[in-house]
Formats: sequence, structure tokens, C-alpha cells
Amino acid sequence: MRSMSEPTYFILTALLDGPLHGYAIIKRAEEQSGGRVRLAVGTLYGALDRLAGTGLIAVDREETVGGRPRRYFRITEDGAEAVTEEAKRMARAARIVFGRPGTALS
Amino acid sequence: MRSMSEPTYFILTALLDGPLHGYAIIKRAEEQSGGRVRLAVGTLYGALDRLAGTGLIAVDREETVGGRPRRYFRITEDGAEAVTEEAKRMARAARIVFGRPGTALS
DNA sequence: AGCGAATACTTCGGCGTCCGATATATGGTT
DNA sequence: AACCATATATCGGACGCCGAAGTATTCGCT
Repeated sequence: MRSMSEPTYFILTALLDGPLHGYAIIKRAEEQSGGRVRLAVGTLYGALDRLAGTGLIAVDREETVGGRPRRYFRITEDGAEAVTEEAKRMARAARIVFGRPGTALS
Repeated sequence: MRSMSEPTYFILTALLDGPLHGYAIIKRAEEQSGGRVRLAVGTLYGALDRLAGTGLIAVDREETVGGRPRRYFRITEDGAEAVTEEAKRMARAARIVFGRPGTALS
């Protein structure tokens, strides 16, 4: 598995506490990142299709609110494993910088 | 600054211990990542130009070995700052999955 | 009642980055 | 002689991100 982009990672972490619909994922990702990550809608809905296609998330249920569809997604076991692996990968990568005396500069 | 891709991040960390030429960066990135990151040449030389263009790295010196040029790159202050910020970003992101700050991670 | 903002999803085109393939060249090993 | 490692350059395809435009409803404020 390749490393995950920031948008992809935050879509998955947003779903760790339970199913959400698309727009709610945007809000949750912004919350969880301290305002840093603002998913563009084009990114979100594209990524949702892709992640559902690869089985990392799945459609939980579909509601109709005010005549319009609202799709709730949940993270799958594969998705939870993938996001955990990604978190480990990032923690390891961060240690390359933090686990050293100084840089070549200075 | 947007989040950095894995190749970009490992190119910068490879240079933290001192200047290296292109091919040596590939080897160093593979070392530092425990064999995970294998930079494709197309990725490397493209990224090198890009990073030099944005000032995160700079050409340290150029040698001629066996009639062919060998360019050594060094990380700049901006680059060192960027890679440190990126490491922090990743550590923070990992904490969303692993919980509290200061958690020991394998 | 009127209006803007927030909610909510879809689709499109452009752009940046990654990456494998290809080319070129030398030196060491089998 | 064949092959692999070293070393750099470039190209085209693919993938993912993102802003924009479109559509539609509900909520709060004036």
C-alpha cells in the first residue's frame, strides 16, 4: 500500500467514531485537524468513490432528506487497518527528524 | 504550505546529514525508511528541480566524475524548517489515531 | 416576506506530482 | 561477454487534489 494523502487520511479518521455523510466528513476533518484540513468538495466526493471502490469505506445507509439523497459512509475493517498503518508510518517518518542531534545546517 | 508527499519528505530528510548527489539520495531514503521508500528516478530528478526552484534545497557543488556531471544538493534553512513542520504535522496526525500526545509508538 | 448563509451532493477541467520506461555511459563482478 | 550497480536526464501516462459552477432546501436574521 502506498502512502496516503492528507485528504484521504482525514476522511478515514473522520469515520473512526462512526458513520457520517459527505458534508459532515468535511466538518469533522476540519475539527480533528484543528482547522488545518479543509477538504474541497471535489476532493471529498471523488475520494469517497475511490475509497468505496477499494473497500476502505462502505455506504452505511442512504436517507432522503427534503427530497435529496444523503449517503452515510462507514469505515471498514480494511479501512481501519489502513489508517492505523498510515498513522504508524507517519510516526516513524516523524522520528527521522526528531530522533537526531541536529541538522546539517547550523 | 500544503502537506508534503512521501517522496518529497524523504528527499529532504536524506539531506539532513549533509549534501548528497541524486543517486545517493535514493539510497539514503531507502535506508532511512527501512527499505520502504524506493524513489523512482523520474520522481527524484523532477522533485530535485522543483525543490531547488522553491528554495528548499540548493545545489551545493558540481563535480565531474568520469566525464559526467554529478550534482550535490544541500538542504536550505527553509527546507529544514519545512521538513520539521512536516514532521510535526505527521506526528499530530498520527495522534488522532493513537490518542494522547507523548504516546510511545512502535 | 425577503435574503444570505449554511447544508448537501454532483460533475468538470486544470494542474501538480509520481512513476515506469527509455536513453546514455562507466566500472566492477561473474 | 553478460550483467549489475552507479549516475543522470527526459517523456508520457495515470492519479489525485482542488476550485468552480450547478442544483436545491432550510434556518436565522432583519
